[in-house]
Amino acid sequence: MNKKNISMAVIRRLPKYYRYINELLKNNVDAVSSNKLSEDLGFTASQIRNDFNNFGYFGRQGYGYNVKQLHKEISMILGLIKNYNTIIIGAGNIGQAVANYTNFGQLGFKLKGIFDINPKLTDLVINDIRVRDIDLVEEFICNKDIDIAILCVPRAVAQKICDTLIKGGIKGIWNFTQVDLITPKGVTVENVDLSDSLLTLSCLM
Amino acid sequence: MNKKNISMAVIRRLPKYYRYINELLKNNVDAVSSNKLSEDLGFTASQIRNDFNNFGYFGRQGYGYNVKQLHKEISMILGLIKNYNTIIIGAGNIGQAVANYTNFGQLGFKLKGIFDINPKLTDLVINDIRVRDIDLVEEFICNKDIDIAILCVPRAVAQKICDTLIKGGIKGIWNFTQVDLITPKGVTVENVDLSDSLLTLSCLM
DNA sequence: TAGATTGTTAATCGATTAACAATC
DNA sequence: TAGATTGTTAATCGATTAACAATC
Repeated sequence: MNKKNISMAVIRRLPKYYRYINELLKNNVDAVSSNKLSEDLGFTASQIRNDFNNFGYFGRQGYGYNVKQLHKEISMILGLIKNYNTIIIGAGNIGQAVANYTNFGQLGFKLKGIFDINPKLTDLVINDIRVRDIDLVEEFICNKDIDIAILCVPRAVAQKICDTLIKGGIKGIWNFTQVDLITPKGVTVENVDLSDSLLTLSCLM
Repeated sequence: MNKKNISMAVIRRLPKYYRYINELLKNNVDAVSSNKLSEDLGFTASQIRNDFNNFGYFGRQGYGYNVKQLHKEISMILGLIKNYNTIIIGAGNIGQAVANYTNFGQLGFKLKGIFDINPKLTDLVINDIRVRDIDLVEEFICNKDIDIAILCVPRAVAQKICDTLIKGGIKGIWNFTQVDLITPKGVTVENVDLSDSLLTLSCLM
């Protein structure tokens, strides 16, 4: 269970595994083979076995993988055994959409606050949370033990606000802006690049 | 300029090139070298030259790449030399966020309609477009020459609506649902998987 | 011309696949 | 035991990097 350095290629597949195993768990399935997983997920059975062996040995020959155990292992590697306190920065369209997305709460990402520069928005209530002034964010992160900031602000202010978040002690940034944020070690950034995705679509068409 | 089969790895880098070259163009920069690109984009110069050579020879030794030409070539490969007519299916949070995102229009993706099942929403106007009843979508795609549908509906109805869109003659689907859509050849699907991205973040933290 | 930088090939690295002995 | 399926190694495939002759 002492996980080796897991490659990015594997990490990008983990959420797919997770979602599928989750379904199996709900349906009270006991075990699943790499072959069955291969059929349903579209990765090769060989790759799946290799992936799983990256983070431990819990298959049984002639039986497959125990669903409960698999679920536990993958949850662990994905970091889903704990809850994360999150805040949204920017109460515009994307910020509001994310705020209203209930799915994330189920996965353990708990929305604790929403912040915006625009003083007109600071009385808005989204998903039971009142929008706060951005000036309060640094203290909030510190006091409320916030792990992840979801950054949905205009490009122009992205890096400046990012710096503030880091001063507050944020550990992860889910970045919906198109800016390549500069962050110190220990702060993880995951970019959601909608334009990139749309351009890929038109390229493939 | 007869482009070879461009690998997925290259395609995923194209939007980054595009965005950067776009900036250079705006700033009236004449030429750029693979070295300069390497510094600013973080890919190796070698990789950049290889990437560009995938789709034509337009560099000049001792000078670099002509920005205008580069922009034209990349636009062509990304399919940005034409406009795309798009519709949004599902006027919930994500649908509305995408509808209000002006960036896409600038890239040539023209929003022509918004559709929803919920009859209560069919009087809503988003970004100057009135939400229509989903029953009208098949005819709309056909009559208005719609290329791309942006799918923002609940999981449960995703495949069913996808089938309708295909009957209408849609060619590309930008899929915000978490469903692996089944589509015939000739219909391109690009998935935006927000949960996957969020899980990757917590995994890396 | 001299300097810069490409185009291109060969070397390296990493990820995927195939194969099969081990074993439940 | 016989059948199924893993764990694991070796082979293959593809992508990245290094190097340098060609040439603007």
